[in-house]
Amino acid sequence: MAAKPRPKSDAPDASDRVSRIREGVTAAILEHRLLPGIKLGEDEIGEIYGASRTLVRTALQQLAHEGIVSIEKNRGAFVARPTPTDAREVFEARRMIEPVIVDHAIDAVAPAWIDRLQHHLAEERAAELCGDARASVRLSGEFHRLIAEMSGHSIYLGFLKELIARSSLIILLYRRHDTPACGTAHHAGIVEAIARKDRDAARALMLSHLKEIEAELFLKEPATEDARLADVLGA
Amino acid sequence: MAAKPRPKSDAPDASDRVSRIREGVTAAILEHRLLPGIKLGEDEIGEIYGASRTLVRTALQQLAHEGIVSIEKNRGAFVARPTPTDAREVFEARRMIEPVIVDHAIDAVAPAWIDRLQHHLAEERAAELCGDARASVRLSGEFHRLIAEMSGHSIYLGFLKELIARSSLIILLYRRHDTPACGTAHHAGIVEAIARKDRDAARALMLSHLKEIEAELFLKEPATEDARLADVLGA
DNA sequence: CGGGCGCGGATTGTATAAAGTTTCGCCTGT
DNA sequence: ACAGGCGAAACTTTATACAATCCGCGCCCG
Repeated sequence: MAAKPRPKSDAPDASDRVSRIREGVTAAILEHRLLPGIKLGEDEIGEIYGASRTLVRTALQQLAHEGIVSIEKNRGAFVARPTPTDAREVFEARRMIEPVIVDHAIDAVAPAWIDRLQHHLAEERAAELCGDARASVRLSGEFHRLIAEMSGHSIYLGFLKELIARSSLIILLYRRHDTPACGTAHHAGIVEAIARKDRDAARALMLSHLKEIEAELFLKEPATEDARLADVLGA
Repeated sequence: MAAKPRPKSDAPDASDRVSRIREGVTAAILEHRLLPGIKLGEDEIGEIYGASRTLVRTALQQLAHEGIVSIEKNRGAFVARPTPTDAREVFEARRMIEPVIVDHAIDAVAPAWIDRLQHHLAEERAAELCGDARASVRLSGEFHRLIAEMSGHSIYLGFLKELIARSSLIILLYRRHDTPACGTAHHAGIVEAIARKDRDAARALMLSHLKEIEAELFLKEPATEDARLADVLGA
């Protein structure tokens, strides 16, 4: 009877339905299939996943806690719309935390991990070659998450998952028009530095990578005029 | 008008009942009135706060996401029992994030904030004088949260709230027996450095303060034998 | 003709009831 | 006497029903 796989805190593969809903919606947001401001009706999602509103509500609350869904009382759930201030805070936090994560990842370097990273890079290149923008965006985020998993720090991993999800929305909202998908080359360099166990180089590459992403953003106030009105009248 | 409390995501005063439940349970855990491992039955809590299980469940899920409550499938919710590994990760994260927070707090220094910090120090001293251990523990955590609020970074604030809550459990589980309540003097020094806008001193004091707290911990495997059994057999 | 006001539809928030699972106690068999 | 299994109780989980709230629209009044 001890041979039962115990789902200690939260199952990673998510055999239960609420996790499937959460991951489905998360993937849709990260792939830019759901745009900021879109209403996420409970019945709507529940019908898609064949679940009752109770489970949908649970998933939506978790996503709200992660910051990619905004729940307004008696109004419903919407895909979050990060402000430029949020964007600056998110990227500042990433610039702080990710070099540290890379440093820890080097402590855990092993052939299996390097293989996984290389495999991921191959996927990224394939998506970029096919011009699959959605897959590119998703894989770019997953690269950073992979390194956080490699570091073995569950706290950092949890924080970074939040930051990555928010970053995806931020990039969608504030990216300059013509920026090419630039990340893959940087990612390859970071993997190489990790494989060489070159701590200083890995940290520096990660930092410059993040700075470059942020530099591509144009952080003006939101284009929607209602938000400006709220800002003016809100005081 | 710059001090406008925006009811964006979660109301601070919590007019709704679920927040009241969440904050009540959080306070009980932070004050060491609820010990790790204690079962948090839904009926039980619901009866205390005069709310239905639906609301209690919502609050419990939020606390689980914050890491101070552990929900086991088909078993119920329990006060979390951080492992020594968790403890090390939490304090490492605090050593990383809190000096940065202090640095940002100095950017926002203003007489009103200094007053608030001084007032808080007075409360801490009063609690320490009265020998009120519970209030001391709670106020010690609130001091750090106050500085995070002062910094104005909502991301850092959210992360630190999680870390503080977990720290409270960790200190309860792993603190050496005879350690006196040492924090107040350190806190006063940090406030003074902030008031002087001495960035280097403030950062250094915060870092040494955290290191000292961590040094007082004895991070062996949990004392309770059932947990040791679970650890031995769980791998 | 424009603006305030009240009503209807829809959606969320809450509570309660049914269903599934685990755990504990008891009973029987050896 | 002890080990093992059966059964009932308690709990969580899930689903559904009810109540409260908000948005949009038409109507009446100025």
